[in-house]
Amino acid sequence: MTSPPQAKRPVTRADVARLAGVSPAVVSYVLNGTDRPVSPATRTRVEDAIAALRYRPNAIARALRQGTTRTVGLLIPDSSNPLFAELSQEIEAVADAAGYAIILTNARGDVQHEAQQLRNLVDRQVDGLIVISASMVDPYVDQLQAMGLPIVVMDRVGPLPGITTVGVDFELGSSIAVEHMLSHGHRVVAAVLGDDGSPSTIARERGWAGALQAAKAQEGPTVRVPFSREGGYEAGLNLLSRPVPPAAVFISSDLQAVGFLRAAHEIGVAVPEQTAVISFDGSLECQFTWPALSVVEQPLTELAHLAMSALLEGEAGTHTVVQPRLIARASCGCLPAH
Amino acid sequence: MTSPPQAKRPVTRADVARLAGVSPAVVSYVLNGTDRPVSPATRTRVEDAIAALRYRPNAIARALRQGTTRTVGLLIPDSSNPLFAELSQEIEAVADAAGYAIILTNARGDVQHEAQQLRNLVDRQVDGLIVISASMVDPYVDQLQAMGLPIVVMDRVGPLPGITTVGVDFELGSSIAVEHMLSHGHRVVAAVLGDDGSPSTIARERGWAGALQAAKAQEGPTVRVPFSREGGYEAGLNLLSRPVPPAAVFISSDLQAVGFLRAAHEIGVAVPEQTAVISFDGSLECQFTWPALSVVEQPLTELAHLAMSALLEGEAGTHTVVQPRLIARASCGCLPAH
DNA sequence: ATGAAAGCGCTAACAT
DNA sequence: ATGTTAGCGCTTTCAT
Repeated sequence: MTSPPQAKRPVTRADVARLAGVSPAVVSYVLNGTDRPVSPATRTRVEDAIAALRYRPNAIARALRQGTTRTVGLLIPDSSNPLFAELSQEIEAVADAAGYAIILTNARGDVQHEAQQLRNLVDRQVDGLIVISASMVDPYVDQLQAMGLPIVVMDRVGPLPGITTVGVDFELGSSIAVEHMLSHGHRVVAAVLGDDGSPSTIARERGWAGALQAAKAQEGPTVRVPFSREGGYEAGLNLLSRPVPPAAVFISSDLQAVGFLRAAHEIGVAVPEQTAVISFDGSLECQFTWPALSVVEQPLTELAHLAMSALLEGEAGTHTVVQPRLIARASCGCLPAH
Repeated sequence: MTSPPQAKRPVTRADVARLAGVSPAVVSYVLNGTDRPVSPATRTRVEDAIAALRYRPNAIARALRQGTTRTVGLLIPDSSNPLFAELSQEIEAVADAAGYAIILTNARGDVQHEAQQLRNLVDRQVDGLIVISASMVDPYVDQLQAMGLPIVVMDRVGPLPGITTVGVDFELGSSIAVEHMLSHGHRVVAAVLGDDGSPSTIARERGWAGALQAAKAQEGPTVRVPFSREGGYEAGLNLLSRPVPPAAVFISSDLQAVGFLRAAHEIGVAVPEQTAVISFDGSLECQFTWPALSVVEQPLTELAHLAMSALLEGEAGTHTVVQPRLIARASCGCLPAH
């Protein structure tokens, strides 16, 4: 009688040790290749046993023992926002290269839920937290800080005292956009801004206003709408259905710009001929709008690298700011639409 | 002399037990509220101690003990594809509601890397795997199956023998799209298809051809390009720069349709007047294209629910197929663009 | 160069 | 109703 079709008990370090005829410790020595001396002969025996049994170390047990999961928690407002989806992809790639896995959660624009998710990630013993565009109002965050859990906040310019941030210079980026408009000869630039009153919205507004002021140009009308295609559409309807639509508009985000373009098409305002547009972000979607959007691009790969290294090696409380760059396409009037 | 500023050793179940004056086991009883009887008095003492110490159970230790991490691995081709980003968001929401966290990885279109990531997830002791649009060529998958780890494959119609799949009926969806074109009076429908020869591409082609045949209508030209905006753009250039552009085109995916529309604008072909278009997927992006895309929509929320329940409760090897539905907007000629 | 043993934080079977 | 204890699979002193 043969044994029953072998219960699928996972193979452990002990099984390997038994087959190789060594103690469990030696298996660890071989696997973790620290400077522990192992004779070539036993090393081979262990390696053969590992291969024969298809042994794979249990990361959970290792995590419990070592006190590190090689996992980082990533909290995002909304994966369906292409900017965040693209950024999280970059972060995942960088983390993976460093041997870290990503536990991903969505805040869903709900502060309660955000706090809940944060707690959940910490309970799961993540080694660090990357939090994008968070409200961070939860006092729990302070507590995390105090516990020494590394946290990096992105897409949010300071000043969160004591909290590490990595992000783009929104003010500079916005002024670059406006200056480019001015170089096209515009003397008045309108703005579509976020309606959240967040620091990054304020920074963008300041960049827009500052660039105009520096050039002694004039502030056009502003409209504040949510960071969404719908918001941008609404803003477009608002601005473009006026008796004389603005000749140049700075738009705070790609998503809003996409909605704005739709409004322009509906109303029959030609972009860039009647209204020139530059937006902020530079997600993939805006390369294929009609006309293609000129953008101030957030360097997502660079941001992802900086965030991970700030998380893993950085000193808490630093604020890393990277410079966005202009990508001129058709919507500002640089390229012929065709 | 006071003790130094308190090393941040995390508080454990033992600390709680000590403070509450009970044994560590009782703390577990209180927390895990199984039908274990605990006197109201001690329960309160324990709860107070938990609150006072801000104790949170270590999920890793619990996982090691219980043999379940309440974690599912999600392998996606590419988070920057809006369809996958939106689907992963839905999956995350459903998983979260069920108390599961998602470990997210990207396959990056690389079979080697895909296999690597899969192994990584398994090493991390995920309770199940949701794999989207995978090549699944790796023999390791069979092994996983054999080990009894639940796996659900999405965005891929059968027949992966023995593997659970959840997906949309691509053939039906495609025929719905074509039938709708026919209802607009078209008698010839062209097709933009994927170039990967995958089962889902074949199914879409069959749906397109089948609907035409059933109506005794005629197959227009087909062009096979990658599932990307660039691919669709190329397809658009190809089809629309012909002496007589096709009057109706079925496009395999939103991403391709977005590229196709850009080609139409560049060439100056009016959609839907000169060329009507319907695409497959129904991601958010295509509501704001110009004109708005008519689509056959994948019900992502439903798919996410089905995938999770197939994973957690389902019997292996089942094939769940859901019906997509038509959302007629402007690009097919249903709605005025304006 | 290898082994024995302690213990990471938790749960659950088994006392009492 | 509560306590004791034996692990889960692993790493890492400390012995030998």
